[in-house]
Amino acid sequence: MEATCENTLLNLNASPSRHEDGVQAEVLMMEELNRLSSEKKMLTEKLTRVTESYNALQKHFNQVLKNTDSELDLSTVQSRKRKAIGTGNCIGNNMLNFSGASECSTSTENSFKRPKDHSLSHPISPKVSKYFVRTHASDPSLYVRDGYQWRKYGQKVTRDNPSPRAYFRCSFAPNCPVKKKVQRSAEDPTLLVATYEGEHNHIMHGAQSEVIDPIPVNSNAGPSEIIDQNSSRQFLVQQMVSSLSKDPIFKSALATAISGRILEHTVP
DNA sequence: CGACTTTGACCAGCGC
DNA sequence: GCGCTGGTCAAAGTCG
Repeated sequence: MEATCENTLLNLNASPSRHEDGVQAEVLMMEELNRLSSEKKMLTEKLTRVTESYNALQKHFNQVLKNTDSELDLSTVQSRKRKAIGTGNCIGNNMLNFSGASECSTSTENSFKRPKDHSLSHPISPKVSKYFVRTHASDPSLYVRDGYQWRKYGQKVTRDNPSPRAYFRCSFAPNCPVKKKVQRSAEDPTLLVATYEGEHNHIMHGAQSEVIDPIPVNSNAGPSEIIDQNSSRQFLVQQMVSSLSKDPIFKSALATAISGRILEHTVP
């Protein structure tokens, strides 16, 4: 794709005004238009293939989530003992290569205690997601801008980490059950570990400009499969949009495709 | 004045 | 049962 895009740009820069013969220039223009048109088709096909593979990945991802869920159910029955594993273990052992982040042991952060606030609690264990966010070492704040509005309701120093853990509730909607815990990594102080519990029961609007790119680490399947599928789809779409929007090759190809489309409609 | 943050107290689960 | 620990509450303080 790269070579194609470069060729496109080079050829577009070649001005037909160099040809004194107007007919020849017209022919060249037509050839260029035809070439752009076929290139647009090719890009469309590629986009279709990307979409198909995305759907296949999505399917596979949901399958993995399903399997993880059934494993979690078994382990929950076997033992309800409190896990002594800190967040740092996850970073040290499981930092793999999913956009620079990784999946983590599924049961580690799933062992939240039953919430005291019964109005906010669920009869089922809520979905737990974990994100790593890189910050400046000099920045002591525990705020992760993720597009939602959070209200801090507590802060605690935990045993396995000298830096305090902050507790947030979503204040975007009055009855949103989502909670967030943010703590600096014990091993890497520039890394904020944000743990999300539950699902937003509202749509996010007007705050997208605030969104940064948190690095997902774990996305456990909760018992409610519909919710999980939606959220995982949302997450995958966000990942795809994020990576595509950062890709200059994709931008160039998109510009070419759009210009081809415009020409297709303007040229009789 | 309302929304939000801070922070000490309180509560409940878990291990011994 | 007791102590430790994580999570939550709620009053006081802060800010726009």
